[in-house]
Amino acid sequence: MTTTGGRVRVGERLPTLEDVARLAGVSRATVSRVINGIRNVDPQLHELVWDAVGRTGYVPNRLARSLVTRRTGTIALVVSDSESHDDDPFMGRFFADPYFGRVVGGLMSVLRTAGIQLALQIVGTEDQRTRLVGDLRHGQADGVVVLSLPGHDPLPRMLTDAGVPAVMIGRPADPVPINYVDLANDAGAALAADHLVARGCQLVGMIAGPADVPASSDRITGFRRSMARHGHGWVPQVSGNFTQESGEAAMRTLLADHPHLDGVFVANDLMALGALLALRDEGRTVPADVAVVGFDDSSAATAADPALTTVRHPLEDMAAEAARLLMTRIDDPDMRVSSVIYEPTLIKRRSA
Amino acid sequence: MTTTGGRVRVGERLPTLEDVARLAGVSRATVSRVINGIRNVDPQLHELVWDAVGRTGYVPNRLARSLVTRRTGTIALVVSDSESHDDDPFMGRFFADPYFGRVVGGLMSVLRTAGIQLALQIVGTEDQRTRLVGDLRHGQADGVVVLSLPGHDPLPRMLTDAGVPAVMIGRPADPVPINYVDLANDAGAALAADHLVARGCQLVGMIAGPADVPASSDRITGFRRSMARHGHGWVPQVSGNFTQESGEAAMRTLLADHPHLDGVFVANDLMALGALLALRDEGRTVPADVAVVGFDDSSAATAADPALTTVRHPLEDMAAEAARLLMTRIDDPDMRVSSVIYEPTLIKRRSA
DNA sequence: TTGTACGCGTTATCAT
DNA sequence: ATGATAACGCGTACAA
Repeated sequence: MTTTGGRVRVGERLPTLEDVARLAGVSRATVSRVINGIRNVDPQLHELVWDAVGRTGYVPNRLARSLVTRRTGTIALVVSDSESHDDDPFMGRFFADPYFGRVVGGLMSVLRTAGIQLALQIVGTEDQRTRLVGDLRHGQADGVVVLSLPGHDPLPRMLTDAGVPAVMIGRPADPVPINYVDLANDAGAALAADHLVARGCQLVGMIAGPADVPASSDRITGFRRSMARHGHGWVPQVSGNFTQESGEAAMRTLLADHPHLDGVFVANDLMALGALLALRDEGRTVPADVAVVGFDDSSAATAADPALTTVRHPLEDMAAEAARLLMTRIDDPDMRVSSVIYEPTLIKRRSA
Repeated sequence: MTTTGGRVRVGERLPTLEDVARLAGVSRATVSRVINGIRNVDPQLHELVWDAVGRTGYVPNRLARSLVTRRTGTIALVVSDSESHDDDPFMGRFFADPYFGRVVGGLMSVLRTAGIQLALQIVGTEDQRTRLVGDLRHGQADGVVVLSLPGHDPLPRMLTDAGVPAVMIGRPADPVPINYVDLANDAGAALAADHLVARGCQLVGMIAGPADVPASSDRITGFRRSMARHGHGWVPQVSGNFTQESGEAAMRTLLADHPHLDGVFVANDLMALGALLALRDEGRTVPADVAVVGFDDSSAATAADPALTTVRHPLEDMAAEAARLLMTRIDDPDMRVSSVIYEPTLIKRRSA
């Protein structure tokens, strides 16, 4: 340890608690107490220690700290996929979609101020899932926010069995006692139905998402039930996979099968964008000939022409709530399993 | 330690190397060697140990391992902002934009297969930056990929000074000996200029991004220089901030000041989307009255109507390359500072 | 080839 | 109030 004009060096390695203690002439324990702001400390030493900290440029080693406190200050965002799409462009599309970014933004808005960092994990295979749970049980992260893509995902159950603090965004497909934040998707779809009917549409179709994911199936049942209540017992329906291209294709087949269609509910904005393109291409004007209602109120909705009438999905708020829920669960292991359901609203623009 | 039918429990706590060793009747060191696949091991013991691992359900503790190996298997993606936008919706917009997701997707495509996880960090204030560098020097992450938003960012220099393996996506604004992956933005802008001139445009304007960020200023200088070469010494220019709304506003003022405008180069697709809306609103048809060229070839380009002619920005590839560059730098501390520049291409669609 | 013993940097427990 | 000292779980020289 060499001293030159106030600054102190300890060779190549970074200064440790030990170095600070030696410089301040106290024990490691005392320095630790000062750093962590524990009361029982002589004001004199307090200042002495901070001075030594400043002169050495000491920074606590988070790893070493985590090893003993069993707290990492990290929350994992795990994207659970059904299979490993390593050479499949699917995951690429997933990240490029507004969905992923909105979730991350919402999570960060609350984690940032709490000084918690987000670690991104993607699991596709059974092996990856078990490894993830293993790491989690060791406290590699204090808790996890789960984005489950496939219909029947074993991960939620594995997490609860392992006792890992977890919150899902979107309810689990299978009944599992896990915390989650979700949107009343069926109510949102009903909003769309009400609006299309009130508009006077006579033949309304639906472009749905994959039937095995809850958010999608809820929109389907919600829409069909509401339409039925309005006297429309039968609703032509075609499924896409939430991409713009699939929406465009779905619209074409819908139009081909039902030329008199004058309204359509699309399960997400991206597909609605594709539907708009197909409609224009087929010479139909929106909303005069065909009224279109989307879902999500993503950036695509205002980018569309005409701007999309859509069901607002407050994803950022939901992600933020998930983060808060997770943080309280982490601090209170006895917290009961709970869920928060958001109510959707209809945003009226020009397309319907 | 209790044994029941092959399965072994060690009380509440998770099994450690010690537990496995005891069960296998060997020392901790031997178990460690087997786990880490080190040669010099008796095949007999090898099997014995793996058996014990299976029966205990042992999983290595990454934290403890990292503490001694000084390797975390984690790479940090740090988004460096000029100020703390805690209550500013700016960061929310950033995450919702395709840019962020494309970068994450590109990074994950290579990190995933390498079994490396991504930790997201956002730094806005001076304090947050120094804390980040401190943690990084301790090896909280093996390296960092930097996304620098503001014009003059002190972070790159701080990282190189600290000796932290780092790669930037987009060159640093100030000269700093740091690795980076970038696009030849000026060449891309020149492509746009060539195309608009070849199309026969007489009065071409530009909607630019913030002048202090390199990617943006390079597009400006590249475009103006190329236009000058084509005999267009003067190019009317209005600046936006890369959002759709700002693009719409910019287009309106450009149109108001120069009614005879018949071509426009927009510095990114999002603003181009806004420009398209403004043009339609003003009764101009694209590309007949005004030709529009965007930049990025993001999902917005194909979503637009008419589909955008745009300069392709291979962001996913660049991010993947950044990850690879970082990984080799981590393995080889003596790697010379290097950069990779990608060449842009013009994607011709309907808007120009 | 295997085991012993130490170190990684911190917090927590116990005396004092 | 403060200081030894024992964990935390693992890798690895070094010795055997």
